[in-house]
Amino acid sequence: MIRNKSTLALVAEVAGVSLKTASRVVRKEPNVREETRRRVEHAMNEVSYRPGVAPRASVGARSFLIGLVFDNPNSSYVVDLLRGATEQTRAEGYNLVVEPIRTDDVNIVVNIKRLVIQSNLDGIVLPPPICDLDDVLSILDEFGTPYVGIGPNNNVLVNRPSIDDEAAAAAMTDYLIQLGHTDIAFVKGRARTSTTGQRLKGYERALRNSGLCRRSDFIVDGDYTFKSGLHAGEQLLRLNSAPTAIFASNDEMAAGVMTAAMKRNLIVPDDISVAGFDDSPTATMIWPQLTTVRQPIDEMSKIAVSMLVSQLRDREVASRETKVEYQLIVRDSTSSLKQS
Amino acid sequence: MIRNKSTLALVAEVAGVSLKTASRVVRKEPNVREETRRRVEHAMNEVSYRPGVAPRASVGARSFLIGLVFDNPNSSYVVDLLRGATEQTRAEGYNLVVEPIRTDDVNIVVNIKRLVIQSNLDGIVLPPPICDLDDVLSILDEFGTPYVGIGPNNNVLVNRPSIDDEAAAAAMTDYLIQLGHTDIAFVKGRARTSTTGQRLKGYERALRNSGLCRRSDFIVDGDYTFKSGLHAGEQLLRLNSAPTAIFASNDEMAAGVMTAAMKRNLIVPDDISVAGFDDSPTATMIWPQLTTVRQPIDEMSKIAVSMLVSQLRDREVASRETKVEYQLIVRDSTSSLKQS
DNA sequence: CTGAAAGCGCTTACAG
DNA sequence: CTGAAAGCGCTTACAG
Repeated sequence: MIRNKSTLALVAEVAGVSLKTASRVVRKEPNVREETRRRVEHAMNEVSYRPGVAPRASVGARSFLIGLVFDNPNSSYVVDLLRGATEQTRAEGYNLVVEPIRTDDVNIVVNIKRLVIQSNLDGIVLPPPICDLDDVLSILDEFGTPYVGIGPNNNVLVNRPSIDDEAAAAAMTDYLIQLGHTDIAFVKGRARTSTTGQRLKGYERALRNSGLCRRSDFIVDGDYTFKSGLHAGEQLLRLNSAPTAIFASNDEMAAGVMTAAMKRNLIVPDDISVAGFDDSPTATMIWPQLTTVRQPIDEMSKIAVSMLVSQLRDREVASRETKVEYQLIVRDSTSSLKQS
Repeated sequence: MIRNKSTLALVAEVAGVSLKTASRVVRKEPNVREETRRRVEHAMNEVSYRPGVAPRASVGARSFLIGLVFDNPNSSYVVDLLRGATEQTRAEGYNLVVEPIRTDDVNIVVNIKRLVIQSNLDGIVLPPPICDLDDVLSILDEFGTPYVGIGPNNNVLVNRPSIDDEAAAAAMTDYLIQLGHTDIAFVKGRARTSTTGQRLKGYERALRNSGLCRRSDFIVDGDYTFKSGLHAGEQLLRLNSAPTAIFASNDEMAAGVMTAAMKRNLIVPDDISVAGFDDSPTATMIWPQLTTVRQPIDEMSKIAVSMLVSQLRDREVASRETKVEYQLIVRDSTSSLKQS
């Protein structure tokens, strides 16, 4: 077991400085003479020193640890989140602690509390739907643990990186209207998640702006899973006056809608146009490929981390621009309304 | 900032015992009188004590930290891995440190080295394709860091939880043969990954056992991505004497093959049968739903963690049964060969 | 700009 | 079965 664990003490000894001075250059603190800094840096390379994350975390006010919890039915979302957060967290000199949790778990608050305490987290990033859980937010407030959410606000106090979900959903709906569709249905996302409400609002706004009437039988429940999309699609296509276009508020549900259509021997997009949201890998793994809205999850994750870090540094919430760009991606699952 | 961080010292004080005794019951060590144990446990609840992960990790021989690195194009695989590892790791009293890495990164060995040193890992679990990288394995051996892989062995010395990939691939091929197919093509996985070779072997074995000839133009390259499956499908369907069934060695590639078929206006499974491997969410998000082999990733991940933990405890590699069950899942993408 | 000392929350020998 | 002491690798006041 040759664990060539070089310690800060070794670095200090090799550089011929005190522990504290070595610590200063490792932590990139000011007040070190340029020549001293260079000597220490050289020593660090010499013994290939890496500051251990555990000792830093066990002492002092800051642990340099940021937590990422997630509970999302869409695994590509989780992986994008993870990659973005890992990258930015490393760039900022922090370490990431991840924890999958279940929103429907009654112990969710206890679990987050345990995570924050046990790991001594400096802050935590909360993707949807966790950032929409008031219980979680208030326990973090009580602890004084800084956090930043991801996705549209339903609470003015918290600023989060997000696309404008409402505008994006309106843009997709407008696109379907431009194709000549007037009977456009909408599949809602998971209840009590802020994206769900925003996307529905965008759909309704676009309808209203074009003078189309909102039919309540055209708005059906879903929970962002494929299965819920399948059920929603079956329900919509069973209608006496069925829609000619269905906008599902994420790609997995859109895939479900497409399956429902195909089960009825309907051809997408000739008989029915289908649109999704997210541009997840699923969007291009189904046939025909899905018209959708691209959302840069990894970028949002990076921004969330850097917002959190600057909040940690400045001890106050930065009010910075947090809207990121969405993009309408037109593929083959939508087409002009055929004259009948 | 009311961080009600209760320390071991507080527990000891409340219980009226020494620090060491309190430590003993927290760590579930022997040699504590039953009554003392109870008193300490009561005190732990009283002050809702949680041992901090950082201090444990910064001192002593063991850090109680297990690493999970991954680099997989398939995000559902990653998430299953993560869930399984998180669960088992917690059950064993360990904490999980995760790190996404890139196999094609030239710095991969350096990154793993850094991870092991910085986080002071007790051990690490290596899913494919990382467990098939000799460089990584040898640096870990040099460090004396225990590891356990996942997936089929290509190295007798390492035992890993896995299904029998060869047998599973043979079973799928046999199934296609039973449906009457004789012209069965195979799409290979990523190069230098052990599953790739095993699954190919299974396909070839089944062919051989049924007296069918192995056509080299029916075996095409892939890398476990949708895109590579699409290309492979196009290549196979362009053949003068095209196959009547295509077995892609994972679901994403099978989805690509199906898209290639649909682009040529072929009907699956009437014109061409398509089978996959993994039973990932993709398998049921495409239409027709995919015939595939189910592999319990989360269970394999759990087993990997518990193997690692017992290896840590006993200081020797446990030789235990590590094969887990696979399951042939017949859905709608395969059918009997039509007489022509 | 630099350092000697005390401290973080836990663990490891060791002694009784 | 129990505990007093030293130690882990780092950081935080504080002094010069």
